[in-house]
Amino acid sequence: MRVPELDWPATAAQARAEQDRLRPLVRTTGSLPEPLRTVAGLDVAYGDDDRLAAAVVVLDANTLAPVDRATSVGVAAFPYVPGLFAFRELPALLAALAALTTVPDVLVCDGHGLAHPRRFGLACHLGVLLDRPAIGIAKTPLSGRHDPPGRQRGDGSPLLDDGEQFGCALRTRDDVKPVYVSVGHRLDLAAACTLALRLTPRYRLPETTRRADRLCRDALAAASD
DNA sequence: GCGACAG
DNA sequence: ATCTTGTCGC
Repeated sequence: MRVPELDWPATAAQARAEQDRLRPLVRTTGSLPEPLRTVAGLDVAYGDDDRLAAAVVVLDANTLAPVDRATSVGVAAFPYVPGLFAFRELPALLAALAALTTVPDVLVCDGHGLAHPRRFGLACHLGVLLDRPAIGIAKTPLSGRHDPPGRQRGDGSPLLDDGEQFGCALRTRDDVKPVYVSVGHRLDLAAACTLALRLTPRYRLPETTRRADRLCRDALAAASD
């Protein structure tokens, strides 16, 4: 798929300014495309000295069978700074997306969307740059507070910041630690949670990120020798 | 000022 | 993220 090429910030201050510039472009409404055909999962694996490999897998939304995939290897574009995570992984992810032969209906990121200190996590950033529906599903919270959700799959508890909900701690398996779902772009939170549950028929983490995780690890290992 | 802090 | 053994449970 076609991806934009952009100049990259050199400092944390520039990166935050870029987030502030793009944040107003986020759209927090929208339901899942009808019909929903494909869903993409994205992830990055790290090696020595900032070497990294990014992977995108595209799954059939109904069967969760893989229909397309792409990887890219390179060097981290930014140090890891909580809240500026996107600047580290985005260039590699965009390179992988550019190698895709299909255009997925929704992008699922391994990280947060609106559940971010400045309301502009990786899923928002990617969604806005590509102007595609996107959501974030993270393994741990970054900002905000929440009560523990009920213990059953499907139970959720709002992620709150100043009494405002900007995400959901969602239980994807009975009696298993919740994941943190938030809107990236062009979808509402209900759609994001519905999709998260569709992607977790068996494990805590969505099939999209599980597949992408394996693929980027393999790509990193293959790039080593 | 002191912790907390996606991956 | 990544470095890592054993161990509990289906």
